[in-house]
Amino acid sequence: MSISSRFAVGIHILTLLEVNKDEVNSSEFIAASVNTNPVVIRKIMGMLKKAELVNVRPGVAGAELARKLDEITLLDVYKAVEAVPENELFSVHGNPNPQCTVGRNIQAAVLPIFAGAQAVMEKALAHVTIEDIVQSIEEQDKQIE
Amino acid sequence: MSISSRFAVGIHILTLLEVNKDEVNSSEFIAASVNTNPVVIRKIMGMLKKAELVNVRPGVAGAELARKLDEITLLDVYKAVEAVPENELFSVHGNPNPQCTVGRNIQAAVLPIFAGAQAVMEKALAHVTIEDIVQSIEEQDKQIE
DNA sequence: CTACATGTAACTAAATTAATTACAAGATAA
DNA sequence: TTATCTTGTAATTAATTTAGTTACATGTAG
Repeated sequence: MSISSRFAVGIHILTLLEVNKDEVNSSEFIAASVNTNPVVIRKIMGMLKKAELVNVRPGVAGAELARKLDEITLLDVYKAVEAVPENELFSVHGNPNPQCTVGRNIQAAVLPIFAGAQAVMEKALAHVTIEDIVQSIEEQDKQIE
Repeated sequence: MSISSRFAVGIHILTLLEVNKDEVNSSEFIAASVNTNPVVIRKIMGMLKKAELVNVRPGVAGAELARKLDEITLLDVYKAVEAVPENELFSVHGNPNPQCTVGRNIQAAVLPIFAGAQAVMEKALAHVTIEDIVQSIEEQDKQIE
């Protein structure tokens, strides 16, 4: 299956908090930009808050980034919103037959390869920050007219 | 969500076809090694066949590899079993608000990054062949005793 | 023809996702 | 304090996917 769109929405939210930092970023306002329900935003925001990427307070309208733009990587967001369960990008079938050569060794053979593939993917995400996204978006928007 | 375990099972199957190549590899036999239902194996086998990785014939017991060991990469298997839908590892929320700077640019900003992360992951899989897995398994099995 | 294997359709239970309703609890201004 | 708005969160829903299972049609070989 695909990685949850919570990841893309999380990036959207953080980017919006910066681009729209002079206004009040309520969950309703953000939901209008993402085009979803405010509760969905609040749920994701809760995860971003738990990861200390944003500041939100109960009862107080609006949220802010909790770190500098260039200190939030896409990997931070990816982990924060649990884009993938228990850090396992690949799933492996359980209980292969231990009486079979392949069965009793397949997991040990495959796990390090999966871990490696996951690692290079995560490293790619770690090299991009919200600042990069903000720049990219402002650059693109100029050219739209 | 995690990538379907069909991927790990597909690797298991192909490896078993090699390690057990002197015997008849029926779906029932393979299912016993994977520890699942023979129909699950036949379904995955159908996908591997469509990708021309194995030879199977209706009514005839047993399957064989359709290529040399070192000409089947894990990426081939990954694609064959559709470990991920429509080649999209990451999903992106649809219809963000075009009246918002972030809304109308977020997809264009995020897609190339997602594509890059997916590409490096797939490249890691492309560097490993079934031959590597077979070797790794036989190596490990010696040390079990 | 018989016996057995593959190919497939159909159904199931479980898990996850995203959306939604409803409401409790916190904060602020009048 | 009260009224109002917001966040936090529980509960429900429909849709999708997964892995497993039953049932059976089709193909092959002896």
